[in-house]
Amino acid sequence: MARPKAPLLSREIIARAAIELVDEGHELQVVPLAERLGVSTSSLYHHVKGRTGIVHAIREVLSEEYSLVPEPSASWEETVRKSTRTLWRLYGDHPKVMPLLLSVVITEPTTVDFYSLIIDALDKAGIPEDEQLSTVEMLDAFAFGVALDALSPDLIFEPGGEHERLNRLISKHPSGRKRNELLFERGLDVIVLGIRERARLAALGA
Amino acid sequence: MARPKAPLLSREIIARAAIELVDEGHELQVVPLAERLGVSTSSLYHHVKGRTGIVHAIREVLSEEYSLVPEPSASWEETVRKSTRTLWRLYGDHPKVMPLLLSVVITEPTTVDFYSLIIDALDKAGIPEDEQLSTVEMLDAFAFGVALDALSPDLIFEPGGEHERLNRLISKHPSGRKRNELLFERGLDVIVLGIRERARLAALGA
DNA sequence: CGATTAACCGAAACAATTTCGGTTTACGAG
DNA sequence: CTCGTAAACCGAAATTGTTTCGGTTAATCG
Repeated sequence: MARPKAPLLSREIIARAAIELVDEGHELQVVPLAERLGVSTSSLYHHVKGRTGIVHAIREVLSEEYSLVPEPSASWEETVRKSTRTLWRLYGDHPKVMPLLLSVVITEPTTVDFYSLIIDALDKAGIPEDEQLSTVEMLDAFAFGVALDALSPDLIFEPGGEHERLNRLISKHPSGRKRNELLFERGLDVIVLGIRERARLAALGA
Repeated sequence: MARPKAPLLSREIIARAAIELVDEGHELQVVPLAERLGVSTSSLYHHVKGRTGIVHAIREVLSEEYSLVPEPSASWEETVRKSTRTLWRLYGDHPKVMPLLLSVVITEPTTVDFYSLIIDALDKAGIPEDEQLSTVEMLDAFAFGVALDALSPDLIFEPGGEHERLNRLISKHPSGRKRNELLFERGLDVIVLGIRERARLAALGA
Protein backbone atom coordinates (compact mmCIF):
# COMPACT_ATOMS: atom_id res chain seq x y z
CA MET A 1 0.00 0.00 0.00
CA ALA A 2 1.13 3.51 -0.76
CA ARG A 3 0.45 6.90 0.67
CA PRO A 4 -3.32 7.19 1.11
CA LYS A 5 -5.46 10.07 -0.07
CA ALA A 6 -6.22 11.16 3.45
CA PRO A 7 -3.89 10.10 6.29
CA LEU A 8 -5.16 7.18 8.31
CA LEU A 9 -3.23 8.13 11.40
CA SER A 10 -2.30 11.02 13.64
CA ARG A 11 -1.05 11.40 17.19
CA GLU A 12 -4.55 12.07 18.35
CA ILE A 13 -6.14 9.19 16.47
CA ILE A 14 -3.51 6.85 17.88
CA ALA A 15 -3.97 8.21 21.39
CA ARG A 16 -7.73 7.84 21.35
CA ALA A 17 -7.53 4.29 20.08
CA ALA A 18 -4.97 3.52 22.77
CA ILE A 19 -7.21 4.91 25.49
CA GLU A 20 -10.04 2.80 24.14
CA LEU A 21 -7.84 -0.26 24.17
CA VAL A 22 -6.73 0.26 27.74
CA ASP A 23 -10.18 1.24 28.98
CA GLU A 24 -11.40 -2.10 27.69
CA GLY A 25 -8.91 -3.80 29.93
CA HIS A 26 -6.23 -4.77 27.45
CA GLU A 27 -2.55 -4.07 27.79
CA LEU A 28 -1.13 -1.24 25.79
CA GLN A 29 0.58 -3.19 23.04
CA VAL A 30 1.65 -1.99 19.66
CA VAL A 31 0.39 -4.88 17.55
CA PRO A 32 -3.20 -4.94 18.83
CA LEU A 33 -3.32 -1.17 18.62
CA ALA A 34 -2.25 -1.24 15.00
CA GLU A 35 -4.81 -3.92 14.26
CA ARG A 36 -7.55 -1.87 15.81
CA LEU A 37 -6.51 1.06 13.66
CA GLY A 38 -6.33 -1.12 10.58
CA VAL A 39 -2.74 -0.29 9.80
CA SER A 40 0.54 -2.07 9.97
CA THR A 41 2.57 -1.92 13.15
CA SER A 42 5.41 0.02 11.70
CA SER A 43 3.14 2.82 10.51
CA LEU A 44 2.64 3.96 14.06
CA TYR A 45 6.29 4.84 14.26
CA HIS A 46 5.78 7.67 11.79
CA HIS A 47 3.63 9.52 14.26
CA VAL A 48 4.76 8.59 17.73
CA LYS A 49 8.12 7.66 19.15
CA GLY A 50 7.44 4.09 20.08
CA ARG A 51 5.32 2.77 22.88
CA THR A 52 6.44 5.53 25.23
CA GLY A 53 5.41 8.05 22.62
CA ILE A 54 1.92 6.63 22.64
CA VAL A 55 1.69 7.28 26.37
CA HIS A 56 2.78 10.85 25.84
CA ALA A 57 0.14 11.28 23.17
CA ILE A 58 -2.46 9.94 25.58
CA ARG A 59 -1.47 12.49 28.18
CA GLU A 60 -1.71 15.29 25.63
CA VAL A 61 -5.21 14.29 24.64
CA LEU A 62 -6.46 13.92 28.19
CA SER A 63 -4.94 17.20 29.36
CA GLU A 64 -6.65 19.02 26.54
CA GLU A 65 -9.96 17.51 27.40
CA TYR A 66 -10.17 18.81 30.94
CA SER A 67 -9.77 22.47 31.61
CA LEU A 68 -11.25 24.85 34.10
CA VAL A 69 -12.55 28.35 33.56
CA PRO A 70 -11.96 30.59 36.57
CA GLU A 71 -15.09 32.23 37.98
CA PRO A 72 -14.09 35.18 40.12
CA SER A 73 -17.56 35.55 41.58
CA ALA A 74 -17.57 32.06 43.04
CA SER A 75 -17.06 31.47 46.75
CA TRP A 76 -13.85 29.79 47.87
CA GLU A 77 -15.80 26.70 48.69
CA GLU A 78 -17.36 26.47 45.25
CA THR A 79 -13.97 26.91 43.64
CA VAL A 80 -12.36 24.26 45.81
CA ARG A 81 -15.15 21.81 45.17
CA LYS A 82 -15.35 22.42 41.47
CA SER A 83 -11.64 22.25 40.78
CA THR A 84 -11.09 19.19 42.92
CA ARG A 85 -13.95 17.52 41.13
CA THR A 86 -12.39 18.34 37.77
CA LEU A 87 -9.09 16.86 38.92
CA TRP A 88 -10.87 13.74 39.98
CA ARG A 89 -12.58 13.43 36.62
CA LEU A 90 -9.37 14.03 34.75
CA TYR A 91 -7.77 11.23 36.68
CA GLY A 92 -10.74 8.98 37.09
CA ASP A 93 -12.59 8.84 33.81
CA HIS A 94 -9.96 6.44 32.56
CA PRO A 95 -8.55 4.81 35.67
CA LYS A 96 -6.87 2.04 33.76
CA VAL A 97 -4.61 4.44 31.91
CA MET A 98 -3.37 6.05 35.10
CA PRO A 99 -0.66 3.48 35.79
CA LEU A 100 0.65 4.24 32.32
CA LEU A 101 0.69 7.95 32.92
CA LEU A 102 2.72 7.41 36.05
CA SER A 103 5.58 6.19 33.91
CA VAL A 104 6.08 9.43 32.01
CA VAL A 105 7.32 12.71 33.37
CA ILE A 106 4.85 15.54 33.59
CA THR A 107 5.14 19.22 32.81
CA GLU A 108 1.54 20.16 32.43
CA PRO A 109 0.67 23.82 32.20
CA THR A 110 -2.85 22.74 33.05
CA THR A 111 -1.69 21.63 36.46
CA VAL A 112 -0.17 25.01 37.21
CA ASP A 113 -3.38 26.77 36.20
CA PHE A 114 -5.34 24.56 38.52
CA TYR A 115 -3.05 25.13 41.42
CA SER A 116 -3.12 28.85 40.97
CA LEU A 117 -6.87 28.92 40.93
CA ILE A 118 -7.18 26.90 44.09
CA ILE A 119 -4.50 28.89 45.87
CA ASP A 120 -6.50 32.05 45.33
CA ALA A 121 -9.58 30.38 46.74
CA LEU A 122 -7.73 29.18 49.82
CA ASP A 123 -6.40 32.64 50.39
CA LYS A 124 -9.93 33.95 50.28
CA ALA A 125 -10.93 31.26 52.75
CA GLY A 126 -8.33 32.50 55.20
CA ILE A 127 -5.79 29.72 55.10
CA PRO A 128 -2.35 31.01 56.18
CA GLU A 129 -0.02 31.55 53.28
CA ASP A 130 2.56 29.00 54.27
CA GLU A 131 -0.08 26.27 54.35
CA GLN A 132 -1.76 27.01 51.07
CA LEU A 133 0.47 25.05 48.76
CA SER A 134 0.42 21.92 50.88
CA THR A 135 -3.33 22.16 51.03
CA VAL A 136 -3.59 22.25 47.27
CA GLU A 137 -1.27 19.31 46.95
CA MET A 138 -3.46 17.49 49.40
CA LEU A 139 -6.53 18.09 47.27
CA ASP A 140 -4.60 16.79 44.30
CA ALA A 141 -3.41 13.74 46.19
CA PHE A 142 -6.93 13.10 47.37
CA ALA A 143 -8.38 13.29 43.87
CA PHE A 144 -5.64 11.06 42.57
CA GLY A 145 -6.07 8.52 45.33
CA VAL A 146 -9.81 8.38 44.84
CA ALA A 147 -9.36 7.85 41.13
CA LEU A 148 -7.02 4.96 41.78
CA ASP A 149 -9.53 3.46 44.14
CA ALA A 150 -11.55 2.69 41.05
CA LEU A 151 -8.91 0.14 40.16
CA SER A 152 -9.22 -1.79 43.41
CA PRO A 153 -11.65 -4.64 43.57
CA ASP A 154 -14.35 -4.42 46.18
CA LEU A 155 -13.45 -5.63 49.61
CA ILE A 156 -14.34 -9.21 50.31
CA PHE A 157 -17.35 -9.77 52.46
CA GLU A 158 -16.45 -12.51 54.87
CA PRO A 159 -19.54 -13.43 56.86
CA GLY A 160 -19.16 -14.78 60.35
CA GLY A 161 -15.57 -13.80 60.65
CA GLU A 162 -14.07 -11.12 62.78
CA HIS A 163 -14.70 -7.44 62.19
CA GLU A 164 -18.46 -7.69 62.62
CA ARG A 165 -19.11 -4.00 62.33
CA LEU A 166 -16.97 -3.66 59.23
CA ASN A 167 -18.66 -6.58 57.54
CA ARG A 168 -22.08 -5.20 58.29
CA LEU A 169 -21.10 -1.88 56.79
CA ILE A 170 -19.60 -3.47 53.71
CA SER A 171 -22.75 -5.42 53.04
CA LYS A 172 -24.72 -2.18 52.90
CA HIS A 173 -22.10 -0.29 50.94
CA PRO A 174 -22.43 0.45 47.25
CA SER A 175 -19.76 -0.85 44.91
CA GLY A 176 -18.24 -0.03 41.56
CA ARG A 177 -18.60 3.44 40.14
CA LYS A 178 -21.20 4.31 42.74
CA ARG A 179 -18.77 3.55 45.53
CA ASN A 180 -16.12 5.69 43.94
CA GLU A 181 -18.46 8.66 43.59
CA LEU A 182 -19.68 8.36 47.14
CA LEU A 183 -16.11 8.14 48.34
CA PHE A 184 -15.24 11.31 46.49
CA GLU A 185 -18.21 13.33 47.68
CA ARG A 186 -17.90 12.27 51.31
CA GLY A 187 -14.19 12.90 51.29
CA LEU A 188 -14.60 16.29 49.74
CA ASP A 189 -17.17 17.20 52.39
CA VAL A 190 -14.78 16.28 55.16
CA ILE A 191 -11.91 18.15 53.57
CA VAL A 192 -13.94 21.30 53.01
CA LEU A 193 -15.07 21.17 56.62
CA GLY A 194 -11.46 20.74 57.64
CA ILE A 195 -10.31 23.72 55.61
CA ARG A 196 -13.03 25.93 57.02
CA GLU A 197 -12.14 24.85 60.53
CA ARG A 198 -8.45 25.39 59.92
CA ALA A 199 -9.16 28.90 58.72
CA ARG A 200 -11.28 29.59 61.78
CA LEU A 201 -8.52 28.47 64.11
CA ALA A 202 -6.00 30.56 62.20
CA ALA A 203 -8.22 33.61 62.54
CA LEU A 204 -8.35 33.05 66.29
CA GLY A 205 -4.61 33.55 66.26
CA ALA A 206 -3.07 30.08 66.24
CA MET B 1 25.16 -26.70 38.14
CA ALA B 2 22.97 -29.00 40.14
CA ARG B 3 20.76 -28.67 43.14
CA PRO B 4 22.71 -26.70 45.76
CA LYS B 5 23.04 -27.66 49.41
CA ALA B 6 20.98 -24.72 50.56
CA PRO B 7 18.56 -23.11 48.12
CA LEU B 8 19.77 -19.89 46.59
CA LEU B 9 16.29 -18.59 45.95
CA SER B 10 12.89 -18.22 47.50
CA ARG B 11 9.87 -16.04 46.84
CA GLU B 12 11.00 -13.68 49.54
CA ILE B 13 14.60 -13.49 48.39
CA ILE B 14 13.45 -12.76 44.89
CA ALA B 15 10.97 -10.15 46.06
CA ARG B 16 13.50 -8.30 48.17
CA ALA B 17 16.01 -8.20 45.36
CA ALA B 18 13.30 -6.95 43.03
CA ILE B 19 12.35 -4.17 45.42
CA GLU B 20 15.99 -3.19 45.64
CA LEU B 21 16.26 -3.14 41.88
CA VAL B 22 13.21 -0.95 41.42
CA ASP B 23 14.08 1.35 44.32
CA GLU B 24 17.36 2.04 42.58
CA GLY B 25 15.43 3.27 39.60
CA HIS B 26 15.77 0.32 37.27
CA GLU B 27 12.97 -1.39 35.46
CA LEU B 28 11.73 -4.67 36.80
CA GLN B 29 13.32 -7.04 34.32
CA VAL B 30 13.97 -10.70 34.72
CA VAL B 31 17.52 -10.85 33.38
CA PRO B 32 19.01 -8.08 35.55
CA LEU B 33 17.18 -9.49 38.54
CA ALA B 34 18.66 -12.92 37.96
CA GLU B 35 22.11 -11.40 37.55
CA ARG B 36 21.79 -9.56 40.80
CA LEU B 37 20.82 -12.80 42.49
CA GLY B 38 23.66 -14.67 40.87
CA VAL B 39 21.44 -17.26 39.22
CA SER B 40 20.28 -18.03 35.76
CA THR B 41 17.11 -16.46 34.46
CA SER B 42 15.17 -19.62 34.22
CA SER B 43 15.76 -20.50 37.83
CA LEU B 44 13.41 -17.77 38.92
CA TYR B 45 10.57 -19.61 37.29
CA HIS B 46 10.81 -22.34 39.89
CA HIS B 47 9.70 -19.95 42.58
CA VAL B 48 7.51 -17.34 40.99
CA LYS B 49 5.10 -17.45 38.11
CA GLY B 50 6.87 -15.15 35.71
CA ARG B 51 7.26 -11.43 35.94
CA THR B 52 3.76 -11.00 37.28
CA GLY B 53 4.57 -13.51 39.98
CA ILE B 54 7.46 -11.36 41.07
CA VAL B 55 5.11 -8.45 41.57
CA HIS B 56 2.84 -10.64 43.67
CA ALA B 57 5.79 -11.69 45.77
CA ILE B 58 6.70 -8.05 46.28
CA ARG B 59 3.23 -7.30 47.53
CA GLU B 60 3.37 -10.21 49.94
CA VAL B 61 6.63 -9.05 51.42
CA LEU B 62 5.52 -5.44 51.79
CA SER B 63 2.18 -6.36 53.31
CA GLU B 64 3.94 -8.46 55.90
CA GLU B 65 6.27 -5.68 56.79
CA TYR B 66 3.63 -3.19 57.80
CA SER B 67 1.11 -4.17 60.39
CA LEU B 68 -0.67 -2.33 63.09
CA VAL B 69 -1.30 -3.38 66.67
CA PRO B 70 -4.61 -2.13 67.97
CA GLU B 71 -4.39 -0.04 71.15
CA PRO B 72 -7.80 0.10 72.76
CA SER B 73 -6.76 2.87 75.15
CA ALA B 74 -5.90 5.28 72.36
CA SER B 75 -8.21 8.13 71.43
CA TRP B 76 -9.98 7.99 68.09
CA GLU B 77 -7.74 10.74 66.85
CA GLU B 78 -4.58 8.90 67.78
CA THR B 79 -5.83 5.78 66.07
CA VAL B 80 -6.80 7.64 62.91
CA ARG B 81 -3.49 9.44 62.75
CA LYS B 82 -1.38 6.41 63.49
CA SER B 83 -3.10 4.08 61.08
CA THR B 84 -3.19 6.58 58.26
CA ARG B 85 0.49 7.21 58.79
CA THR B 86 1.19 3.49 58.59
CA LEU B 87 -0.77 3.29 55.34
CA TRP B 88 1.25 6.15 53.97
CA ARG B 89 4.49 4.44 54.93
CA LEU B 90 3.37 1.14 53.46
CA TYR B 91 2.68 2.88 50.19
CA GLY B 92 5.39 5.45 50.27
CA ASP B 93 8.58 3.82 51.49
CA HIS B 94 9.04 2.38 48.04
CA PRO B 95 7.21 4.78 45.74
CA LYS B 96 8.81 3.39 42.62
CA VAL B 97 7.24 -0.01 43.14
CA MET B 98 3.74 1.40 43.45
CA PRO B 99 3.04 1.56 39.74
CA LEU B 100 3.89 -2.12 39.64
CA LEU B 101 1.54 -2.96 42.47
CA LEU B 102 -1.26 -1.21 40.63
CA SER B 103 -1.09 -3.85 37.97
CA VAL B 104 -1.97 -6.78 40.21
CA VAL B 105 -5.24 -7.47 41.92
CA ILE B 106 -5.33 -7.19 45.67
CA THR B 107 -6.85 -9.34 48.34
CA GLU B 108 -4.96 -8.25 51.37
CA PRO B 109 -6.15 -9.41 54.74
CA THR B 110 -3.99 -6.66 56.18
CA THR B 111 -6.22 -4.08 54.54
CA VAL B 112 -9.27 -5.49 56.22
CA ASP B 113 -7.58 -5.34 59.63
CA PHE B 114 -6.70 -1.74 59.05
CA TYR B 115 -10.16 -0.78 57.99
CA SER B 116 -11.74 -2.48 60.94
CA LEU B 117 -9.47 -0.65 63.34
CA ILE B 118 -10.19 2.73 61.85
CA ILE B 119 -13.92 2.06 61.66
CA ASP B 120 -13.99 1.48 65.39
CA ALA B 121 -12.16 4.75 65.96
CA LEU B 122 -14.56 6.68 63.74
CA ASP B 123 -17.47 5.19 65.60
CA LYS B 124 -15.94 6.40 68.84
CA ALA B 125 -15.50 9.82 67.25
CA GLY B 126 -19.20 10.00 66.53
CA ILE B 127 -19.26 9.65 62.76
CA PRO B 128 -22.63 8.33 61.57
CA GLU B 129 -22.54 4.69 60.65
CA ASP B 130 -23.40 5.11 57.01
CA GLU B 131 -20.48 7.46 56.51
CA GLN B 132 -17.81 5.45 58.26
CA LEU B 133 -16.72 3.23 55.42
CA SER B 134 -16.40 6.06 52.95
CA THR B 135 -14.37 7.98 55.47
CA VAL B 136 -11.93 5.12 55.84
CA GLU B 137 -11.65 4.77 52.11
CA MET B 138 -10.92 8.45 51.95
CA LEU B 139 -8.06 8.09 54.41
CA ASP B 140 -6.73 5.26 52.30
CA ALA B 141 -7.06 7.25 49.11
CA PHE B 142 -5.35 10.19 50.74
CA ALA B 143 -2.41 8.12 51.93
CA PHE B 144 -2.12 6.53 48.52
CA GLY B 145 -2.27 9.81 46.69
CA VAL B 146 0.35 11.35 48.92
CA ALA B 147 2.65 8.41 48.38
CA LEU B 148 2.30 8.77 44.65
CA ASP B 149 3.13 12.43 44.95
CA ALA B 150 6.66 11.32 45.74
CA LEU B 151 6.92 10.19 42.13
CA SER B 152 6.03 13.57 40.67
CA PRO B 153 8.79 15.96 39.83
CA ASP B 154 8.66 19.28 41.62
CA LEU B 155 6.55 21.94 40.01
CA ILE B 156 8.41 24.19 37.66
CA PHE B 157 9.13 27.62 38.97
CA GLU B 158 8.46 30.04 36.19
CA PRO B 159 9.55 33.48 37.29
CA GLY B 160 7.90 36.54 35.85
CA GLY B 161 5.02 34.60 34.41
CA GLU B 162 1.45 34.65 35.55
CA HIS B 163 0.35 33.17 38.83
CA GLU B 164 2.45 35.52 40.95
CA ARG B 165 1.22 34.29 44.28
CA LEU B 166 1.69 30.65 43.34
CA ASN B 167 5.24 31.25 42.15
CA ARG B 168 6.13 33.07 45.33
CA LEU B 169 4.80 30.19 47.39
CA ILE B 170 6.62 27.60 45.34
CA SER B 171 9.93 29.37 45.78
CA LYS B 172 9.56 29.07 49.55
CA HIS B 173 8.24 25.52 49.45
CA PRO B 174 10.39 22.55 50.38
CA SER B 175 10.91 19.85 47.80
CA GLY B 176 11.67 16.15 47.64
CA ARG B 177 11.03 13.96 50.64
CA LYS B 178 10.54 17.00 52.86
CA ARG B 179 7.72 18.21 50.66
CA ASN B 180 6.05 14.85 50.77
CA GLU B 181 6.18 14.69 54.55
CA LEU B 182 4.83 18.19 54.94
CA LEU B 183 2.06 17.38 52.53
CA PHE B 184 1.09 14.34 54.53
CA GLU B 185 1.12 16.06 57.90
CA ARG B 186 -0.81 19.11 56.75
CA GLY B 187 -3.33 16.98 54.94
CA LEU B 188 -3.84 14.76 57.93
CA ASP B 189 -4.40 17.79 60.14
CA VAL B 190 -7.09 19.10 57.83
CA ILE B 191 -8.75 15.72 57.59
CA VAL B 192 -8.80 15.17 61.33
CA LEU B 193 -10.30 18.61 61.79
CA GLY B 194 -12.87 17.75 59.18
CA ILE B 195 -13.79 14.50 60.86
CA ARG B 196 -14.18 16.18 64.23
CA GLU B 197 -16.34 18.87 62.70
CA ARG B 198 -18.45 16.33 60.86
CA ALA B 199 -19.05 14.49 64.12
CA ARG B 200 -20.01 17.70 65.86
CA LEU B 201 -22.54 18.54 63.19
CA ALA B 202 -23.91 15.02 63.31
CA ALA B 203 -24.34 15.29 67.08
CA LEU B 204 -26.31 18.49 66.58
CA GLY B 205 -28.81 16.42 64.69
CA ALA B 206 -27.96 16.84 61.00
C1' DC C 1 5.88 18.78 -14.43
C1' DG C 2 9.68 17.11 -11.69
C1' DA C 3 11.83 16.68 -7.09
C1' DT C 4 10.91 15.94 -2.50
C1' DT C 5 8.63 14.35 1.24
C1' DA C 6 4.71 12.02 3.68
C1' DA C 7 2.30 7.85 4.67
C1' DC C 8 2.16 3.44 4.46
C1' DC C 9 3.72 -1.79 4.14
C1' DG C 10 6.37 -6.19 4.72
C1' DA C 11 10.19 -8.30 6.45
C1' DA C 12 13.96 -8.52 9.22
C1' DA C 13 16.40 -7.30 13.54
C1' DC C 14 16.31 -6.75 18.27
C1' DA C 15 14.80 -7.31 23.08
C1' DA C 16 12.50 -9.51 26.74
C1' DT C 17 10.02 -13.25 28.66
C1' DT C 18 8.98 -17.99 29.05
C1' DT C 19 9.52 -22.98 28.23
C1' DC C 20 12.06 -27.22 27.91
C1' DG C 21 15.31 -30.92 28.52
C1' DG C 22 19.12 -32.24 31.13
C1' DT C 23 22.09 -32.74 35.45
C1' DT C 24 22.97 -33.28 40.11
C1' DT C 25 21.66 -33.48 44.82
C1' DA C 26 18.58 -33.46 48.79
C1' DC C 27 15.15 -36.02 51.03
C1' DG C 28 11.92 -39.43 52.58
C1' DA C 29 9.98 -44.28 52.38
C1' DG C 30 10.83 -48.76 53.09
C1' DC D 1 21.33 -47.74 53.86
C1' DT D 2 19.73 -47.23 49.39
C1' DC D 3 16.56 -46.38 45.97
C1' DG D 4 13.02 -43.55 43.82
C1' DT D 5 11.30 -39.06 43.46
C1' DA D 6 11.25 -34.41 43.37
C1' DA D 7 13.73 -30.01 44.07
C1' DA D 8 16.99 -26.58 42.44
C1' DC D 9 19.59 -25.17 39.17
C1' DC D 10 21.60 -24.33 34.17
C1' DG D 11 21.90 -23.52 29.08
C1' DA D 12 19.64 -23.25 24.94
C1' DA D 13 15.74 -22.72 22.24
C1' DA D 14 11.02 -20.94 21.59
C1' DT D 15 7.88 -17.33 22.06
C1' DT D 16 6.18 -12.84 22.31
C1' DG D 17 6.66 -7.97 21.75
C1' DT D 18 9.02 -3.78 20.01
C1' DT D 19 11.73 -1.28 16.76
C1' DT D 20 14.25 -0.45 12.44
C1' DC D 21 14.88 -0.52 7.55
C1' DG D 22 14.23 -0.51 2.57
C1' DG D 23 10.81 -0.08 -0.74
C1' DT D 24 6.40 1.82 -3.04
C1' DT D 25 3.15 5.23 -4.18
C1' DA D 26 0.85 9.62 -3.90
C1' DA D 27 0.42 14.20 -2.31
C1' DT D 28 2.55 18.68 -2.31
C1' DC D 29 5.25 22.51 -3.52
C1' DG D 30 8.20 25.19 -6.27
